[in-house]
Amino acid sequence: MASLLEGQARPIRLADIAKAAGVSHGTASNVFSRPEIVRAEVRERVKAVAEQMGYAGPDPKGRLLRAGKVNAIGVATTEPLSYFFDDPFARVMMAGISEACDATGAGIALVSAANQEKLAWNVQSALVDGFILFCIEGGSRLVDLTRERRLPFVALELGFQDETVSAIGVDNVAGARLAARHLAELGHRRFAVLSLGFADNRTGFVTPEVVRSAVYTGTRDRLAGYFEELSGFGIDTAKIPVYETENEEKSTRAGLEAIFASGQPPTAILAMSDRMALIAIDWLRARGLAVPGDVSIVGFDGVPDGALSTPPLTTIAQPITEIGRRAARMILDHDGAVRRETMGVEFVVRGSTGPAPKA
Amino acid sequence: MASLLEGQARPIRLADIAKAAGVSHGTASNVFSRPEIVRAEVRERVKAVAEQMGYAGPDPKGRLLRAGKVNAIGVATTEPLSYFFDDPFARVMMAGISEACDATGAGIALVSAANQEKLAWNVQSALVDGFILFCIEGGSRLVDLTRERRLPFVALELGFQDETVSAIGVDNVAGARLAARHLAELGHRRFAVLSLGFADNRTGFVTPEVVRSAVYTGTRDRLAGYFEELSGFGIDTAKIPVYETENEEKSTRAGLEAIFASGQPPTAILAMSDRMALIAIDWLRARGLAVPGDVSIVGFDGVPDGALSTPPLTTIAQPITEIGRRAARMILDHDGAVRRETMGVEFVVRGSTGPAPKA
DNA sequence: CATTTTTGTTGGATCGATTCAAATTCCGCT
DNA sequence: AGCGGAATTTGAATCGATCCAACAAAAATG
Repeated sequence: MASLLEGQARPIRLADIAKAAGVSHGTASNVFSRPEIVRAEVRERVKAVAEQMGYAGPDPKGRLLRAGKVNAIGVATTEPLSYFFDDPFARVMMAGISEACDATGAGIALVSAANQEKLAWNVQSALVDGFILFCIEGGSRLVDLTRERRLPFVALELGFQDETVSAIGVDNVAGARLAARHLAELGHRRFAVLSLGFADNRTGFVTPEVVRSAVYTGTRDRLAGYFEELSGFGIDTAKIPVYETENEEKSTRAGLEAIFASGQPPTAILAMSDRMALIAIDWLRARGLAVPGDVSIVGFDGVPDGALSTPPLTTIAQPITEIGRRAARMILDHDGAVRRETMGVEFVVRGSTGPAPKA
Repeated sequence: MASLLEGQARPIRLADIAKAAGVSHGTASNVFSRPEIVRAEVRERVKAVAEQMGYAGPDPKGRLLRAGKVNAIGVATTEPLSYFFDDPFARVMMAGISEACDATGAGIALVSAANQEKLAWNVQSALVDGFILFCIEGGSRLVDLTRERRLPFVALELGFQDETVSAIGVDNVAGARLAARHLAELGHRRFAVLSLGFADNRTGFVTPEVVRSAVYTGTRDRLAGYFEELSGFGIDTAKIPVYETENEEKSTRAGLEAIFASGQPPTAILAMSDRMALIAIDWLRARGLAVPGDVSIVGFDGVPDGALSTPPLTTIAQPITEIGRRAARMILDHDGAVRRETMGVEFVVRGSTGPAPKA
């Protein structure tokens, strides 16, 4: 009878092997996980039986529950999954994370979701030992969701108000000052800022009120850096248009349209991301404006694409790969402490900035 | 006493909540997984207790074992993890896979390993419902390893001898013929081939013997396609140098050196990947040879970078994203059958090919 | 030969949930 | 009050392994 059922779809379990080989499940387990402690003869017999019965090896699902550790880290974002492979910033970051994971043999699980409920479910059911959060649009919700899992997690590249969450970011103020100073020293006096989000789901010109109530303090800090430095040059920062985008094509172009609609177009653009800066370069060229002849642009991030554009982009480079590595290690050797690291930035002068045009 | 131990690190389990709320495990479980079937009053009480005790929600590790399904697909390669974020071909493929996964809410687990033992371990312990295999260097070993898991899997972009493994690839012969015909029609008569691997760990000029014993029949088919077509133009294919590389910079450059060392350099290069073709363009320019003035090049793959190079690359484009989507769906709606799909290719003429130079 | 050590093996407990048949409670109705 | 059926709740079984204390057998020691 039993033999009639053997062809069944039901996968073979370790216990089946043990019974068939006439050993206890303990021993059978040892054959696979610590073969050296079981007598050679027994070991071979069990292995033979396993082979013959078509045993797939200890099922990680079972092992997992016992071991408690998954040996994988989750990387989450509110963007669709393809974000990890499309976005240049994300890619460099992932390279750093990959490096640290490769070194310790940990895996990477990508978590994301088209819609809110799915995001929640995906975060709740991800099989990981901890999370690295890409806090872009919707970052605060992602942080809340993740916190519920009570697993270690690190937020990337944001100044999050909340000092109770671990985070790695860069010195936004210092970076922004570098960018602003460079342009001011080149003689620029009319500026515009292409800004990242201050809060979720907003775009358009930014008011002091928006800045004051910023959720993303990283954005606020960059703006503060720009303004502090420019003030030092006697520039009236209150007059500088600051347009908040979603860091993608559509809203950035809308921002440029709005900025250049005025009678006194800027000669210098401070972009809070290379992405926006690159989009701006394209937009300006299409409009017949020379970069840096008519308008100079400084980006922020230091993604590799910046070096390839024409003209190549002057930017504030974050140590993206290193941030990724550290974030991964923070999760991998988590010790329960909340850590907030601030990395330095590097100023990379390339071709998108030049002297202010003689008015 | 008990209260003294409560601050313990030990995470709270569903059973703890059940006990504290005075309900059975079953009911406690239902509160989280099917809240609608438990009486509102009880539900709220349990939720309150959970909240108050700091319960993280049902642990996916536990659920997993019971449910059996992970709801994630593993993507494996023998390259380091960063391959998924660096390599243009992989990135486009991942975008397709991501799309299918996003649509069904499945996650993606990246599997890879620096060395052989780790690869084995990672494949064996990956928590996934199935695998998509990037079969590049070392693909056959990866297939063997994966087969042992007895999970559904699909091999990508290779003609694998073994008809028992599911695979998705393109019509290599047809694609190669298109490329060869294009060049022959432009008047080219002296060719060289930059080839992908025929077997693992080989580089250098290829002999008929190597071709005959090819492990990667995809490579063999492309070569066959090139040769069939060229023969039709009365070209002696036996004289065409075929250099096998590892599809990266070093060996490709070595191949070019070797190919151009002869007295009769080719006027046309058939590259079996865009990667090699792009490297060749750089190499030729650095050598002072004009593309396509002195040498024409046709790639294979159709990665986005090809459109951006100078000159833009003429190539045989695979429907990479679509392949990724299908591969993911094959795993997601796996029905136990072995499927082998062959997709069509598209010939994309850009700027890297031109008429043969007048000798 | 008796006594310790060493080496291997056993089987129960555990990891953290879900499931389901059976038991119980609740309600409306005659 | 009594009854049937719907709505809830219970508790044991299960998922597939690993761990470990206890035991047994073999080898080394006195």
